[in-house]
Formats: sequence, C-alpha cells, structure tokens
Amino acid sequence: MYSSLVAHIAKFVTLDESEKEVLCSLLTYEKFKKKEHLLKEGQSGNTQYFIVKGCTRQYIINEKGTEQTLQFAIENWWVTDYLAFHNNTSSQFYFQAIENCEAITLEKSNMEIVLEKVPKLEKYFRLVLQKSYGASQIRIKYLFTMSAEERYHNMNNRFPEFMQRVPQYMVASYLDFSPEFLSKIRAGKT
Amino acid sequence: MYSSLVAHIAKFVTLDESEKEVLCSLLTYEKFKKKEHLLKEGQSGNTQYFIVKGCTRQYIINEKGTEQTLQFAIENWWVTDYLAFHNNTSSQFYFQAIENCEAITLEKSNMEIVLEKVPKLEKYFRLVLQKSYGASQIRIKYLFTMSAEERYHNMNNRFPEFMQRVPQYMVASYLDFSPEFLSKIRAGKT
DNA sequence: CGAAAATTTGACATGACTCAACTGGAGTGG
DNA sequence: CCACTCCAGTTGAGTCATGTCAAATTTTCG
Repeated sequence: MYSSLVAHIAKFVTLDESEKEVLCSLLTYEKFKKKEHLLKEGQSGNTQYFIVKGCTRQYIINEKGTEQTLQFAIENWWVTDYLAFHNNTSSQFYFQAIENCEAITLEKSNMEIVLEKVPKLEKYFRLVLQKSYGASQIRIKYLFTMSAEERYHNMNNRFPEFMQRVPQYMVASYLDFSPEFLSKIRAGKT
Repeated sequence: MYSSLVAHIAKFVTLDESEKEVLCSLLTYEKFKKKEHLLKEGQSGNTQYFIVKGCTRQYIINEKGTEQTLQFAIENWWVTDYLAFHNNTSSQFYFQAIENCEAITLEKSNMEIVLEKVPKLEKYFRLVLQKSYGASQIRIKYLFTMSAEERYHNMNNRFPEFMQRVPQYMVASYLDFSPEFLSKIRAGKT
C-alpha cells in the first residue's frame, strides 16, 4: 500500500524494516475522484500529500472569480501549502485532483513523530524540499524571461505527454495567460 | 565570527558546544563589496551562502541583455541556486551584493560532512528550505493575481524600509515590469 | 441524447513596453 | 571645491502583446 513511497525514499536514504514499519504506521491512504479536493483554501494546512497515482493541481481563485493554476503535481511529488504547513496556519491554496488520484497522507504531528524516531527521514525531506524549491526558482525564471507564446512552446517541448493529460484552460492559467490566447497560439502553429 | 549563524540555528534546533565546533570548522567567512558577485551564472553552484550582513539579489541576464532580479535576500537568509546545488551543476543565476556584505559560506561537500556528524542539522536545513519554498509559492501567487501597480503597492506596504535600501530599477525588474513604468506609478500617487 | 463544459474565433480595448530625450544627484579627479 | 561624467530616475509619444467579451462550435459525460 505504501510501497511507492518507500521506493521513493529508498532513492535518497536507506531504511531498515523496523523504520519502514514506524513510518507506515503513521501514514494514511486516500483516494480522490477527479475534481475532488485534497485540500481547500481556508482549511488547516497541517497535512502533506504524496501523489501515488494521478495528477493534481494547486490553484487559487482571484478577485475576478476565475481559477488560476499555480502548479501541477504528478506521481512521486509531495504537495501542500508549505507556508501554512510550516506556520500551522490555514492553506492559501486549493489542491485538486484533475484525474482520479491516490495519495499517501502525512499529518504534521505524525511527521514530527516519525522524524523523531527515524532521523534519516530528515535528510529525505530536506532533499525533497531542496528539489522542489529549485524547481520553483526555475519556474519563476521562465515566467520572467519568456513571452506567453514561448512559455507555451517550451512546455509543449518539455512535457508533451503531460499536455495531453490536462485541459487547456488549466495549462493557460498555469502559464499565466487566457484560454483564448492559448487557442490562438495553437491556431497559428500546430 | 559565526555567531549569527549559530544564533539562527538555535531558533530551530539545539546544538551542544562540540557540535557547534564541528560546524564552525567547516565554514568560511567572506566579505563582498557592493556590486561584487557571490556566485555567477556558469560557475559551479556547489556552495550556499548565509547572509550575515547586507543585502544581495539573484538575477539573470535575458536575451535582450538586460538584468532581471528574481529574488532579494537579507540578513539570515541562505542563498544559492538550489537546483544546481542539488544536481552538482553550474548556476543558472547571478548572485550579487547590492550593499557591502558579509556572508558565511558552506560548500556542499562540507555540508555533507557536517550533516553526517551533526544530524540535527538535517532538521535545521529542512526547515529553512520549507520556509524558502513556502515563500516562493507565495511569490508566484502574487505575480499571478496582482497587476503591476498592485504588486508595487503591496511591496511598498509590506517592506517600506527595504524599498529605501534598493535601487528602483532592481525593484522594477523584481516585480516584473520596466523601470519607466515604476516611475509612472510613483508619479501618479506618492 | 442532451446539457454542460471546453475550445475556438473575431472585434475591440488596454496595460505595460520601447525608445528617446531630459533632469538631477553622486562620485571622481584635477 | 568646482566641473564633468555617468548612472538612476522621469516624462511623453507611439506601439504591441495579450486581455476581455460575446457568440459560435465542439467535446465530454451523465
């Protein structure tokens, strides 16, 4: 049940059997149907989610009432509002399944317990965060240096399969332009 | 010499004297004059910097040859290109002192040694990264939901002192618009 | 099959950029 | 301590990338 997480951890640190047991005793497993929310704005951000299967997005609703996708996540990524998680406040973001999903959940209080008992996991989570933060830095770089059209082509080249999985209007907001504009880019040049 | 870092760590985990000694034996201390670079694009990103004093920025040079500031950092922040640091590749960013600065440096190889000997620091760095990543998520949110003018006023309200310390053209590029435009915002409304 | 959601298309609007010229202040060196 | 330069900031005119809105079309899915 938790084997995909255990396998992911094994890429970074080596756990023995008893450590794995401690960890697994503190996890839960949840399924989310397409469009269901893992976490909503305003809810306590005290849980993080490891995506076992499927695809999720992080979004907000702006003052005009439209949704803006800030991030996607697929298999083997941890997601949550880390500022809320860090400060024990409520989430500023929605996290939603955009396909049927399965996720492993870890509450902050349980995380603290398991880190106490299995300190090796500090390294694991540090590395996961280091990678996520690095990805976030690059994302900002792309937003700053590329035009809307370039961002679209760049994403299309780097993640062609992914673009099939996700509705265009979510991609458009992820790349920070309107769905109509995306449609026009596609019309201009397959 | 390293007391500001030791104090910062103490906010997150408690080290005993011998642990502090191990840590300090693996650090170096560097001063940077205003406009000097801590790290340049293309150089190995194998070092992270803890800002003791002063202010730095992370920037890139875009295809038009103009600089774009992606992030500022002041006292008590760690900076580096974390993707490069993670993957042992070269930095995609410039990191530059915008005031005379003092920084504590930690090389990746030394970081690995100290984490081996003082595992408590895994927690410290995990928390630092968790916070940085959270801040980065929020930054993307602001870029997406606010107009250029709103981003300026928001920043002005939240960091009035900081705005005094930094040239306007850097603020403009940090907020992702032109210096001329910033000048016009200011003209329209103190 | 029908309703709702997603995408496309076109006309029009505008926020922000570019470029160029001007102003003012901070260093620098004679 | 003045004169000169240079860089940051300002201002205005013209432009363009992308947004908005509304209507038409296609796709999805109960």
